[in-house]
Amino acid sequence: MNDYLNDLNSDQQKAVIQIDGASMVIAGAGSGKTRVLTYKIVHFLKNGINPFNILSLTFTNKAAKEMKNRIDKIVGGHQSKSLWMGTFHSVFSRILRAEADKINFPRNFTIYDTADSKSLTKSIIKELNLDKDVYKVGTIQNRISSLKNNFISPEGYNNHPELLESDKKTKRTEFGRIYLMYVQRCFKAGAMDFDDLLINTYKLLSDFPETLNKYQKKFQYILVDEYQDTNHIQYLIIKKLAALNENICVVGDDSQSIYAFRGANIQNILNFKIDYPDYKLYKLEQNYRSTKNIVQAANSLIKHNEKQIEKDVWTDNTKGDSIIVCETSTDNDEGRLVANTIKDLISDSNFKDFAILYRTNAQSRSLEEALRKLAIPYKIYGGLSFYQRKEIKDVLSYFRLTINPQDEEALKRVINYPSRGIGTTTIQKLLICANENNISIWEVISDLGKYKIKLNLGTQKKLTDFTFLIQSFMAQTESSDAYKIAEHISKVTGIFSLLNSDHSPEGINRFENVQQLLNGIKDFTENYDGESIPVLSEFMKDVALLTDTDNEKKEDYNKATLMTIHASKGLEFPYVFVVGMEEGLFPSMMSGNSQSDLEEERRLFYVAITRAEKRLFLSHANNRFKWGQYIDCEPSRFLEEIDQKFIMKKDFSSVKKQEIVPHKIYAKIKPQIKKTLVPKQFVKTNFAKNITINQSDLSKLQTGQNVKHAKFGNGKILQIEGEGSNKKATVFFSGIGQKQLLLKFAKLEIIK
DNA sequence: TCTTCATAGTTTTTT
DNA sequence: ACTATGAAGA
Repeated sequence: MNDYLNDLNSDQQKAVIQIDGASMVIAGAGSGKTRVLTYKIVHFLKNGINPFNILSLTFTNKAAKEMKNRIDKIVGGHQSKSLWMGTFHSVFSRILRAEADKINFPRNFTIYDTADSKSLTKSIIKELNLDKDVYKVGTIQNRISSLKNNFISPEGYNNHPELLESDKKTKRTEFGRIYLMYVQRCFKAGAMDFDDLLINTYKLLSDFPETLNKYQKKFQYILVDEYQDTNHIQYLIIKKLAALNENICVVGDDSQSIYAFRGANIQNILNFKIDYPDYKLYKLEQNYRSTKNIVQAANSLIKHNEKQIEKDVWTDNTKGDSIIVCETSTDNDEGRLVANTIKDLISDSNFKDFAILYRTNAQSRSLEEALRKLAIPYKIYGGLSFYQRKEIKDVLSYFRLTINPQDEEALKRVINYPSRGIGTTTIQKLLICANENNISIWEVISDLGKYKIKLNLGTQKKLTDFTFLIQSFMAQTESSDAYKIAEHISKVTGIFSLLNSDHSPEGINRFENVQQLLNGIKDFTENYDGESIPVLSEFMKDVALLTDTDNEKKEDYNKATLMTIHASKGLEFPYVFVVGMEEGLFPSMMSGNSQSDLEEERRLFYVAITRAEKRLFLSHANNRFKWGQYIDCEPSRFLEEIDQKFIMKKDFSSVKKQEIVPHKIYAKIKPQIKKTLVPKQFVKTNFAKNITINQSDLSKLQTGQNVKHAKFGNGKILQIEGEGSNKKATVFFSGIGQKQLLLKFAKLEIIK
């Protein structure tokens, strides 16, 4: 009956079988933390606990999805559907929508993403006529966010001498006003930013005892993953929810705490011991993921941190190869070294087995270029996610406005897109009027006559036309399904034809992105299993909370992964490259000199190392292109901190320091440089059969040739037209259809 | 009011 | 390198 327990070692079993009471699981990297959580829920279900009564908070939506799948597999059936499982933000937004009326928000409240918050902050600074060099948007935004995460309201701020004093010092005496306005404007717009989802949940549970009681009764068992990365508000909410039953299990690893910058608080681990004095502590110390070399190297690094919970991570796995530390001359060399190494190792592995991790998103460029040149398929996470692209946000803004017309950021975004002759001057007037009357812009334009604004008749007509347009959408949105209304909006607003008329490669891409969005909505509509019709607002509920990781495409399955170390948390790969191991980059120069910042950077490196199963490559360049110029770089201090007996150093920098070439003409460099860059140990010489086309080779492309495109796959050239750099090809891709490609952009390869 | 072109500022990590 | 902003022209 309990045979599923046989999948666990004895430490894991002990942690799993405790059902009632408080417990904390300190789980070293790769020790089966997710496994314990998954099996713990399985154990709950097998012991007759209703999935409805279990709340499980995870760090990403993807983790939640995978866990649900595994639970269903082990238990059978679809019990996981009734579990409350997801990120803090998504679970709480679900609660907030259900209880919205209590806190005076519309049920359809908008979730402002970072870009929306930024735009609003910017707008407020401008309206208050403040110097934008003193009141930098980013700084203000960060300060607002950190105050919110410490549960300090605008009033609280005004009564806080220290905070006022520190803003006096930086000459930002008006910060309090900005903060207050920001909060008021969000409220007026029926919008919550990411922090509000937490704050408002806490307020709801504090101000409405009967609501608190309802959820306390509901969530009889609470599980929290990645507990080391929860912040103060999250801690307070969990504490409240768990107060009735005190059945709470938190899982984490203090060595992997890497989100202090956004308020994560290691204090939460210490508080746990105080709040639940009878708690049980379980330690998982056996690592199943990595080789001995990797595990021990990671241990030797993290020893340099003073603050940490004592534990001894060990493994039964083989010793494995040494960790390779490579020195290259430039960042581009580094990229090529990584690409060449992958090419060499690929014969007995899959592309999906490789991950390239870096400290900052900006580092991806040189790597991408090198991978493309060797035809290594890759996917890249972070940077601009799908939902943050301009064309997507534009369309979504129409949807948002239809669902919640008070949404000011959405309105500002689309009131003149596509151009309908409503310019910045008009918008400024409307904004002033709205502020003076303490109403939203939507209320102003839907009753223009009531407010005396100096606008000429033409402009007034344009505004009422716009209002009618949105109203017509609103009238349909509750009765038609999401896809129908989404398609209708895209067409009627003219977005579809506008994007479709742009035939540049970028324009085509934008058009396709919007189509992809609509396809997603179509999927949602067709697979909806709720009782009523799948309305648009239902689709829009969580869109702001989705990230690229959450909706991986099938065709991306077997590709190398590029991501920041932060994004790699919880993942594992047989082969891991950590690039840019340089002072000022990693540890980041922003981490300053404070001990705690440096320790966080070190934990981040610890996370990076422990992603690797079989082999780990660390690299650093002596010269890196940054801020428009090449700058000298020193190897990271972290490289010295690893016990050197686990490391083998390779120096590629002596490859004669060629004059530095801008990357655009890089393609012309002959392959022998590549050869010298390949470590002899892994060389198998024969290079790719495919030839990448660079500018000078355009003439080699002919009608009838088979080619390969990074995104569209294999295809055949049907036609070539244009001259020189304007040369265009019509290519037929199987399964996709005909595409017009501007050859100077499309990285086509001839397939022999 | 819209479009285009030049210049300036910018880079840590994210739900 | 890349976007965002501002000035000038249409």
